[in-house]
Amino acid sequence: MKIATWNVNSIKARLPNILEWLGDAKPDVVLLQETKTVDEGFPAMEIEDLGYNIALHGQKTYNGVAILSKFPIEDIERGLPGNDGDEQARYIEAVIAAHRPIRVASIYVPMGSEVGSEKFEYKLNFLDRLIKRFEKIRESGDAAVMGGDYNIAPDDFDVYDPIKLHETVLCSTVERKKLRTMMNMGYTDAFRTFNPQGHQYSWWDYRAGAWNKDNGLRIDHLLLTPAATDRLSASDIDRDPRAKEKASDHTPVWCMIDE
DNA sequence: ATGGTAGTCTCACTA
Repeated sequence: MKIATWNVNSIKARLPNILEWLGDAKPDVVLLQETKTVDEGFPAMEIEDLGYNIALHGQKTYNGVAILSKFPIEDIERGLPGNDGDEQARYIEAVIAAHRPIRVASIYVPMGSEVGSEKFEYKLNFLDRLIKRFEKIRESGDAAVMGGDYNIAPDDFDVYDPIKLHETVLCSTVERKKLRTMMNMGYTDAFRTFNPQGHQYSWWDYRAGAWNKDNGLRIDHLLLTPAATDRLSASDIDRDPRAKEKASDHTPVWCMIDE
């Protein structure tokens, strides 16, 4: 089973690119972030026509996450527990009802603006809530793929210029420690397992010709519980969609899980 | 280069 994560930066603006990629890459499950629409505005029909079921957690203008699956989607949970007042649509979790069921989540971690800002504090609080959810899922023993835009580059070699970006947002020690806490719980970074060399990126800023200079960061991740890691056979970044016209600033990251 | 670009019921905000 091929499971991918992709921050599409607007499902409506990206629909032709997404439909083309679904046809080419043929993922079984897709975890989408930054759909930027209420659920009523999601172009469901075009995607369902390619054989996908859809679970949505959207909002107007900002954020928005979704799960696409060729298998039935069950036990859908919207929102990350721990803050009932949080209205930002950044988390959806469900069980993919394949022969051997697998839990998945589509996660859009707040970018955090600048280290020390109010938005950065919201990011750290979100990560604390995410850690609690990771603990629960790890303890359940479920096979789970927790995918999304984490807005954290795990190590200096996941960044095009670690000197320039030293202790800036996406790279700071305090953010990396939160990610490290998740890994230390027993989660595996699927991409890193098969690609130990570094300098492989999933996001390139629209500005300053970052894509053409390969000035990227690896901030989109698939983190797997031990039960899912036991079934992990491959993982890579698919750079093709980033090279297209009207591309998202992120490109898909995928992994293969034994069915 | 505190710049640059893209998306959104915008003329500002988020990323």
